[in-house]
Amino acid sequence: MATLSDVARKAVVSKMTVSRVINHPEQVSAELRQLVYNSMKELNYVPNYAAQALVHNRTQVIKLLILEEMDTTEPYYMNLLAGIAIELDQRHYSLQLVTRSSHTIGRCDGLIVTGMRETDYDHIISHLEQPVILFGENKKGYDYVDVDNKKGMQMVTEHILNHGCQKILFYGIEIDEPFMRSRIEGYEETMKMKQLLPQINLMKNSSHIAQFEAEKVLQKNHERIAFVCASDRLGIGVVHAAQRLGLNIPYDVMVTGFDGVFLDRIAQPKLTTIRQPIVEMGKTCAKLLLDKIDQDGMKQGNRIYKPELIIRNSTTT
Amino acid sequence: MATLSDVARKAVVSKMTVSRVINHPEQVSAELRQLVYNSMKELNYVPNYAAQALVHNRTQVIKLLILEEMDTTEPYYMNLLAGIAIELDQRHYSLQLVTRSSHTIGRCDGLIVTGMRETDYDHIISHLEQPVILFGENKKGYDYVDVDNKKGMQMVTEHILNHGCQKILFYGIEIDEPFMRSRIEGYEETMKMKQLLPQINLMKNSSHIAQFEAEKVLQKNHERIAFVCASDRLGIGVVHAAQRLGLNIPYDVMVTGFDGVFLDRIAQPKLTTIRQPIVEMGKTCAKLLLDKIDQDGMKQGNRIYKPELIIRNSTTT
DNA sequence: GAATTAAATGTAAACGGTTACTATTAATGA
DNA sequence: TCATTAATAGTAACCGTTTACATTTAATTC
Repeated sequence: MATLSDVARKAVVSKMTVSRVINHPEQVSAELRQLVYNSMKELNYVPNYAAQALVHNRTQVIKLLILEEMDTTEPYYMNLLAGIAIELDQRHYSLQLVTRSSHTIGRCDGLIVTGMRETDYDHIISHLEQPVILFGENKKGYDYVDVDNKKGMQMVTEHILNHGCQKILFYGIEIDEPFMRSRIEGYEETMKMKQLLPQINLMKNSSHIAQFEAEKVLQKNHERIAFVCASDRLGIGVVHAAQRLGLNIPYDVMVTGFDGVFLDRIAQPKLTTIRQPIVEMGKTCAKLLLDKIDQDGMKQGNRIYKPELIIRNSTTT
Repeated sequence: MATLSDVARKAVVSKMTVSRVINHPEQVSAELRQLVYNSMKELNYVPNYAAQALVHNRTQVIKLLILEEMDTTEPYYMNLLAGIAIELDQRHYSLQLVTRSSHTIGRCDGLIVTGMRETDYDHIISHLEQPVILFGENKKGYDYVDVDNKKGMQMVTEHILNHGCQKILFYGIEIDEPFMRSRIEGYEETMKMKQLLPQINLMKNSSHIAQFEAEKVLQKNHERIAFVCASDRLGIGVVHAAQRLGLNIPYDVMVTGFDGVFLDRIAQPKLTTIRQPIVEMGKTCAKLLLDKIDQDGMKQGNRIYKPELIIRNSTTT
């Protein structure tokens, strides 16, 4: 592999001139600049990032901290991982994955953190010295990338109301995190605005449990009913419940999900859902973080993505 | 962040002694060794990997090259990515993701390659100077990690035969890659051994297409029939076809998938499938690659994982 | 007890870049 | 015209670690 010195020797200039051509080309005369460019091309020069990292006291590594207890390999996180990895690659950074079970966090230039519990701020996040971007969380004082959860739930609840169903149940996940509170709010406010009674049920994020719960409800129910769910998993569980009881979706039962990551395309009937552009959001996360690193930790503000309502045949025909 | 020199100063020894305590502790007297350990602990010393990378002419980066055309964010690849990332982390390597759309491959210490077409060997892989491990492929002359695809298909075909169904169709993906050829072989040989006629259908890996194809078949069919599919996606398509035609699974129609990554748990009825332990295989990939790097590119041999037959209610009750 | 060898530590120079400073030349201005 | 400044190129030191070699001290040999 060719080095700066090799390029310099071939162009008969000093290393410094080559370095300048790369970093501040305007400071080099057109003549030498061209010589250096030719030399670089001939030798197929690629900078040694380890050497750069050394002088800049950087690691060129950013870490993705997934603090989720359960399944780290969920499509949700994997899409995020992919989005981040794609963006980092272009800027010569690389990625390390850290989970709750990893014992230390170690050296890196910055972190993207997701899947936190409330206590993690004090226990983990606040001790970090490096720049941090939160993903899918919103916490005052931090930079974060998130989707407008409240808006999403409003959209989906209104969509149901517009299709002539007034009895709407909310199925949510029993965790105390801002994203879930926002989803609940979005549903609740929309219902209250229409003078309707909100009915909120929280449970574990499992399609089995949702199915079990929904079956109990559906057995007693005799009017048209809708379930707006806070995840695609819960939505799929409700779909299964309706199918087992021989009810027609969407005529007897309407169902919606939330996330729009893959699963929803598989379920049959296909789930109306709120899509979060997670890969895109992952890229944004990485961009924000690298900019923050370049700007010495300066606050970057937040990016709130508009959710997208994907209407499919679990609510309409 | 404390450096070697800081540790040395505090312990009143030379940098070299500290370096030796870390790399060849047996060469240092017990007395000094303890001094150095104490000093390291007090200063919370963590080596600067960039500096090590520089002297060793390493990057501490390995790349995952996903050459798949279609959806790079498939759970299959994401599980692989997770497995690799977990293992790398422990050995202070980091990961970069490279797809076909990335323009260059760039510097790294080694690569894990997957999702190749036959022509990629000549066009891409053979030009690489770094150690390479193939994932989910088997090509002579390369080190690879794979699952025994043929065995898997044999297992699943025999499972169907043992449950009293003799009319078995194979639904595969129309790509010319070794893993698909092996799966076809596994089915074909098992059928021939029982004097049964193999019927092989290849199509795009889409649940819609499988559904469409299976509906055509099922409309004309009046005996008990089974579909062994080369992916969970295809399997799910067949399930949908049977459901649309009001046929009972598994009495009228038996269906099996292949991969066992997540999807299969969502479909209802749940799919009998062949599970590949992908996260585990990803870890193994990373281990093999790092060992290969440490051993200067020495051949590591292959790891063929036994597939696991997961029996669920798409074939039995 | 002088010579040889082994063990334990230290010194200096790399690795491939960048930063900070110096030196040269040309352009500008009073 | 001579001093000042701007533009351009070069030199040397440093980032944190390891490698290769040199030095010191202690142990062994004859």
